[in-house]
Order: sequence, then C-alpha cells, then structure tokens
Amino acid sequence: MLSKKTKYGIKALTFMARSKNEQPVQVAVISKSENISHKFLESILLSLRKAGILGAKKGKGGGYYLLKDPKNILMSDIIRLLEGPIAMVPCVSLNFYEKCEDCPTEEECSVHKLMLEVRDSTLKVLKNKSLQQLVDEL
Amino acid sequence: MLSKKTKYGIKALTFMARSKNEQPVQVAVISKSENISHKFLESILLSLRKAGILGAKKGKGGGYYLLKDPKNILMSDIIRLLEGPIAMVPCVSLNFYEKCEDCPTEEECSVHKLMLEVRDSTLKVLKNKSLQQLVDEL
DNA sequence: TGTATTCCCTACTTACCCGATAGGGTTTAT
DNA sequence: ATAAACCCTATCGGGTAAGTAGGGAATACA
Repeated sequence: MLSKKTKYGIKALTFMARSKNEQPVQVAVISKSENISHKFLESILLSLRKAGILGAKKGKGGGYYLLKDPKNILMSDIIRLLEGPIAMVPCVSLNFYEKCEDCPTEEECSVHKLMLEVRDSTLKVLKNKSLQQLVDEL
Repeated sequence: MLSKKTKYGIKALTFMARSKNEQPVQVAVISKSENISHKFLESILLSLRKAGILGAKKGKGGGYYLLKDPKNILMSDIIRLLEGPIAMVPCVSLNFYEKCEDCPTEEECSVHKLMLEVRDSTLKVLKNKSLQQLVDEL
C-alpha cells in the first residue's frame, strides 16, 4: 500500500510541474489546492529538497521549485525516495536488499522468484514514467 | 511490502503442492521445514481452509491438503485472500475499491493514473502464475 | 473406552510506524 | 522592523503486523 507521504509527494510534484511559471510555489498553495495537511506536506517537500529534487527559497515570495526538467524526474526515483523499496519483499530489492531470515537459500524460495517477476514488471512501468508524462496525461 | 502472513501462506502452499502424496500435511511439518512459527502458520492455513483453498482432517494422521489442482490456484487469488488488495492505492483496486478523501475526481489525479498502470502490470504477472508453476520453477 | 494427535477458535500482547500536530527557529523581501 | 515563508525537532495517537497463550473439539487407534 502506497503511503500518504508518497501519494502527497507525487501530487505536489505534479502540481509544481504544471504551474510552469518558473516561480517558487508555496507549501500553503499546494496544501490548499490538493487538500493536504500543511505541516505534513511541509515535511515531505523538505525531504524532496534534501534529496535534490526540489530547491527552496525562503522569505516572502519564496517557496519550492523543481530543480530538474520534469522529463528527467522518474517515478521510480521519487517512489524509492519517499516510499522506500519498490519490491514487495526485501530479498528482491535492488536498492534496499535484505536477506530473509527464514530462507536457507533464495533459489529454493517460491516467493522470491514470484516477487522478482512482480518487481520487474512494476519497475518497467515506473522507470518509464516521468513527471512530465504524468502532467501530459492529465 | 508483502506481509509475513502472505509470504508464509505461499510457502506453505508450495510445500503442500510439492508433496504429492495426496496425504494431509501437518502444520508442524511445514512449520519446521520452512522455519515458520507453528501457531502463526496454523492461523494462516485456517484462513486458507475457510476460503476453500485447503481441506483439513483432524486427529492422528490428519493435516491440511489442497482442495484444487495446483494448476487452478492462481497467485492473484491467494494474495488477495491473505494480503488484501493488489493495488497500491484503494482508488484503483478492483476488489477493494475505496474513494480517496482528498481527490475531487479521480480523472484529475496523477497518482491514480500511475497506480492504475502499476496495478495492471502486477496483475498480469499474478493472474498468469499458478501454484503449479511456482513448484515447477523451483 | 481412553489417550494421543491434530486442527479449531478466541483473546491478548508487543512493537512498530504512519499520519499528523506542536512549537518554535531562520532567512528574506519590502 | 515586520511579515512571509521555509527549516527543524519532538511528540503523540491510533492502527496493524506478528506472534503468543490457552484451551476446545474431532479423530484414529490401541
């Protein structure tokens, strides 16, 4: 299940990509438009900034803005950042790998093989989907 | 993230499908072989029985057994049963649909569209994967 | 008929984490 | 100076996953 954090994050990014003013967008503006708790959204955008996706400007007229072209912001990266692993099981995760405690070897595990396929198919979708595409499809 | 419940359930089913003796398999046997808490596994197999996937026989020599041909047991069904929705967001779930509180309309939501694609690709894998296939691939 | 075996059922516990809130601090434009 | 905006840390309530506990009910077999 996708967390609200990730969901809100993507919605906020979409919002920012749409308002092509090159002007910073305030948290309050997004929060109202998208029905997201102001403080919660603030913490999400903050982590996107720390990750280098967003830039921020303080003071009056400040706000957040995209640091990269929406074409180059991939959903796989955003989700990994906000949600964590894309894989449904740590033992098939590319970026957050962890060995299972119960399985002696991964080759003998039916779940492992199954989840490997699921991960690949999910990744195929997310890697080929940029923020720009999300905007275009609206 | 896949719950242990689902993971254990699939592993147990795989175990049963492999031991083609047509004999009931005791919880204790699976639990030891697969390193799963006995009591926890018990509750999982119980729910698989209530769902009509497994049959059970009490008393000495009893245990659980598959009620259907492994070829006809689809992973999509098992996961829905043990895990719940396959979709990452309730608003794109086929079997567990729920409207989002924040979105006025789903057509305007970028997350909705994205997760629709993810769901479809995941479902494609899971619907085309039977328990028998899991066994064959080991 | 008695006993061991095995599944059946309910309740509880523990730990963790999501989502949100609180309360300021810091920087900037005017 | 002042108001606007982001920055940062701490905290909290509620829900849920994972496992534990304890016994009940049916069955095989001697």
